[in-house]
Amino acid sequence: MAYDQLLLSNQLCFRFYALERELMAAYRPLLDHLGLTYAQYITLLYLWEHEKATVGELCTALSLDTGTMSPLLKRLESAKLIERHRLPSDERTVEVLLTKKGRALEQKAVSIPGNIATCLLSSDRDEQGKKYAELREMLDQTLEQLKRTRKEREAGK
Amino acid sequence: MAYDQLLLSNQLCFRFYALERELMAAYRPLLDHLGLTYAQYITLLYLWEHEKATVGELCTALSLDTGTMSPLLKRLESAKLIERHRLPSDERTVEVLLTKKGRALEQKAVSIPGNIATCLLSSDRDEQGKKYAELREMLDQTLEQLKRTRKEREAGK
DNA sequence: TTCTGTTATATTGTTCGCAACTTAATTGAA
DNA sequence: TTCAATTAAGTTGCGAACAATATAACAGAA
Repeated sequence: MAYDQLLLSNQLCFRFYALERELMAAYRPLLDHLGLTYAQYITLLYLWEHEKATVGELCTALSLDTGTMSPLLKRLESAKLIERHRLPSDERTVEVLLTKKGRALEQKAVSIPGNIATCLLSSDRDEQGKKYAELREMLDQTLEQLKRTRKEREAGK
Repeated sequence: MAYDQLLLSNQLCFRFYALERELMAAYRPLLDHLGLTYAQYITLLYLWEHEKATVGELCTALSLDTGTMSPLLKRLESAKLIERHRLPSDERTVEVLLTKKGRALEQKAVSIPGNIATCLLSSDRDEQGKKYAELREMLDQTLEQLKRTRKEREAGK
C-alpha cells in the first residue's frame, strides 16, 4: 500500500458518511417548511407514488426496519398525514393510507428535488446531466456490490 | 423534465442515504469485534493519527457538533480508551488523549479498511484502483459543492 | 383440532445527530 | 478595572436507526 489506510483523509467511507450528513443538512431547511424529517419525506414519496402500502412494503422499499418505521408512522399519523388500519383478510398486516392532508402535501414538496439538485451538482449547466448520470451509476454499482457482499457473508456465516 | 423527480427511484439523494446505511451495516460486525460504533471508530482514527486533540478539533475534523461529541467522548472515556482534561492555559478547552489501551486498539483495527474495501469495490481486481479514484473524486467534488451552496445560503439569509 | 413454527408489526433500550440552551472561562472595549 | 460579548464544552430533548425481544395472527403437520 502506498499510503496509510487508517488515515481519515484516505477513507472513502468517511466521505460517504460526511456527504450523507451534509446532504441531510441541505434538506433540513426545505423539509422544516413542511414539518417533515427526511425519513418521513421519503416515506411520503413512496405513498405519493403508490397511494397505499403495508408497513412491510415500506420497510423493504426504504431499507428500514420496523423499529424505525413503526414510530415514524405513528408520528405521521398524529400529524394527520396518514391513516393505519389492519387488513381484515390478515389481521397481522397493517395498511398505510394517505389522508387528504397527506395527499395535499405533495404539492408543497414538488420544488424540493430541483432545489436539492442545485445544491448537489456543479453550477455548470452543461456538466449537470453527465455528472448526474455518472454519479447515479457509481452509487448504484457500489450499493449493489455492498448488498452482494453482505448476503454472501450472511450465507457463509 | 423527462421523468418524475418525486419518484424515489429517480432520487440521487436516496441512493446516498441508502448507501450510507448499507456501508455502516458492513462496518458493524467488524467494529462490534472492537466494541466500537462507527462514530467512535473515526474519533479514534483521528487520535491514532494525531495522538491528542481538543474537543473542538475533533468536532471540526469529523463535522460533528458538541452535542454528539461530548457524550461520545464520555463513553470512550468510560471504556478507558481515552482521557480528558482541561488545559491549564485555557480552562474552557478540553484536551483528549489516548490511553495505553486506546493506543493498543489500533493494532486490532488495521484490518478493517481492507476488509471494507472488499465489500465496497468490485471483485475485478484491475478495476479497483480506477474505480476507487473516480468515486473519491466524485464524492469530494459533490461534498465541496454542497458545502459551497450551504455557505452561500447561510450568508444570503 | 391442536400444537409448532412462521410471519407482521410493535416495543424497549442504546447510540447517533442536531437544535437550542446552559455554564464557565476568556477577551476586549469603555 | 469592569462588564458586555465571545468562545469552548456540556446538557436537554427529539427523531432517527437498529438489535433484541414481545405480541398476536396465521399456516401447516400430526
